Amino acid sequence: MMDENAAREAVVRAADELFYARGVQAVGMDAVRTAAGVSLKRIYSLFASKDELIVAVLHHRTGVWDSGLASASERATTARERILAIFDFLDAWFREPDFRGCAFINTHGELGASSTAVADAVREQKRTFQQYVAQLVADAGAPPALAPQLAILAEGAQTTAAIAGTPDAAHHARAAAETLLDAAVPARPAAVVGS
Amino acid sequence: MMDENAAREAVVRAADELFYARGVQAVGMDAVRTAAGVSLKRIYSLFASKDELIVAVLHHRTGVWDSGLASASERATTARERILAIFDFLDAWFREPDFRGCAFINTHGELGASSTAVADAVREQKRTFQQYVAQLVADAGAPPALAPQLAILAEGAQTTAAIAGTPDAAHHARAAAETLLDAAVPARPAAVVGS
DNA sequence: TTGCGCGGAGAACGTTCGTTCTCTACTGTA
DNA sequence: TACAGTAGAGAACGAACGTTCTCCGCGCAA
Repeated sequence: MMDENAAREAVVRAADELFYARGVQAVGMDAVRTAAGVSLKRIYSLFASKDELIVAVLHHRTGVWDSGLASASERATTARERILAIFDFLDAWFREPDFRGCAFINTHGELGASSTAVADAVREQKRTFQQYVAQLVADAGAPPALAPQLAILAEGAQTTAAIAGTPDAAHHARAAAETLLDAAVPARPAAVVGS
Repeated sequence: MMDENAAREAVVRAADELFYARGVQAVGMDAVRTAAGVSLKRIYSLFASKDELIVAVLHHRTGVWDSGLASASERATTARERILAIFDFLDAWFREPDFRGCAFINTHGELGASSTAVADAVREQKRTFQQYVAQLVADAGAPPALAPQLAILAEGAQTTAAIAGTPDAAHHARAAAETLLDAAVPARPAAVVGS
């Protein structure tokens, strides 16, 4: 039998995929059971309710997003490059065949009005991303006001790509980010990250 | 008794408010009936199904959005001012107490995966907005590539404001739009709209 | 007045879903 | 072998929902 951690992870991963592909409310716990290979009894011993599972899925997605972003910026050496790497990361994501927009935005639109736990988890993820951008902006020597502008570009690219069904928005957002960076950063070599 | 058009409008308006406030799937047809003051029998004689009502609500919202945007840009005399008026319009909207993000984005996240009619209606609305922006960009004498960048800013501001629960994003997006405009438009007086 | 058709109120129906319960099989121990 | 405990499969339960149906009252034509 699976130990508790393995069962927990199997359930969260299966629920994540199903929720993302079809929407949370369109997926029954039976479908999660089948996909995860974990009995309903066990699922309900690991999570008190579907709501709790939803929050666990959002936390799991936060980790996936953070590590994806981190690995996408690994090759970048300057803060400016790291900022632009965000949009390259988005571009690659938008091209995945099962891309269906940002799971946090989707889930917030679906359940944010009725579940404060969901709204909180989504808000927390976005706040973390904004802080990540703010750090890069500071590293680049740009004024702090640039950070929310870049974050808004990233958010807008995600919804635009999801609705249009094309990855173009990543390219447009990246071009806008470059313009904003050029306008914000004093005209001298960008600072190296961490310097 | 209400004539057909009045009943239709009462149902669509009531459904619009309820769907926007709570999410589509969280609202039963009984609640629409009560809010609209139109019997279920009548509702189903006007709309073949809830899906059809949802699409009608989205079309109604498109009209509301378009006219709101048009009246917000009435006082603007130049294309640049009209572009920035978009973000002032967003700012005013974000400050409304019952603001809960863009209904199109929310509905797409909730039902876009299962209903192509919903996905189509949402895509159509976004396409119309992008064309509106593209026209203003052309009027301003800026290169066409600026238009999708401004549209992405507007989309990102809507989701950011909805999730954060604050109207700040409108201000940030407006500032970014100004920077992009300054960088894109040749340094001479902007053309007057329609000239 | 009588009959007719339309529409309102809401009960009813069938389905789906979240959650719990029952039954059975299996594992490890004495 | 007998037994206790655990977990899986899925039936069962109660609620909610989309949709339809029934019953009743009203307005109107003759």
